[in-house]
Amino acid sequence: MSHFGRSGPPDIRDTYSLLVLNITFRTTADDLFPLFDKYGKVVDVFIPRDRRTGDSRGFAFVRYKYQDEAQKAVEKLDGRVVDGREIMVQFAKYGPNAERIHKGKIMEPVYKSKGRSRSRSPRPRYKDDYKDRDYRRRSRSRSRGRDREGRRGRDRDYRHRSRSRSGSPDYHKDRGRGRNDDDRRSRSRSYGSASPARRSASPRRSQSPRRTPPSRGASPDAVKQKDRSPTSKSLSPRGRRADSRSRSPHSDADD
DNA sequence: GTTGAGCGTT
Repeated sequence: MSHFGRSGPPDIRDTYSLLVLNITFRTTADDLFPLFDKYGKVVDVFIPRDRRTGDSRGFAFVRYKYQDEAQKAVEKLDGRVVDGREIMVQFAKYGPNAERIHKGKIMEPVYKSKGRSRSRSPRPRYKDDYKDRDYRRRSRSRSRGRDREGRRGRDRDYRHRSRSRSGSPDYHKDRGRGRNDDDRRSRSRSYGSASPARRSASPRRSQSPRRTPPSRGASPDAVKQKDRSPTSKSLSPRGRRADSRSRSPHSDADD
């Protein structure tokens, strides 16, 4: 009962996946199991964790055996305070394989009765791609990215508002945050009677940006290499010494 | 030691 997620997916043939969000970083599958198992038969509980640190990501997946039970758990456990944090329970919208699922029910592609095990699409690479696309974004969820966007304080409000079961299912959160940025910026540039003085205030700026010219013989390649090889120190130190030698062999020892 | 939008693994 404590080996959830350690033995891989047991059987998701007829199970309904529930997504539990807003859980504490200390909450484990074992903690959620008894909580969700009380409302139905939980076949598996999995909490994705970071590959680097191994810490929980703040959400978990609970698989129920029946949809009615899952729905019940969603309505009962949704908004429940766990470990001092209000969790959000809802049906998973995406499957483990990025497959579409309905009401948490994984809609597996119909297998052709032909043959026994079709090699589907044998890819040369397994999951090298992984989910870096999301991992990178969540990497800095400390309090920087949200500080700027979540600063409006509306994200939290809309969440609570969305709790209305009979709310508007058709209404979907507009993630066009980038668009907002554009709109806001557009407003800023109200030329015409804005401030002509400003335009002539720094006409030179266009010509000399803050960019530091790579002069002094600093070629872009050098910069690139420096950035690309942070562990250059690992390379043969001798090679570098040879370079120093041509400049001042004696100084090397001194320095 | 911190954090907080979101969708998953042996």
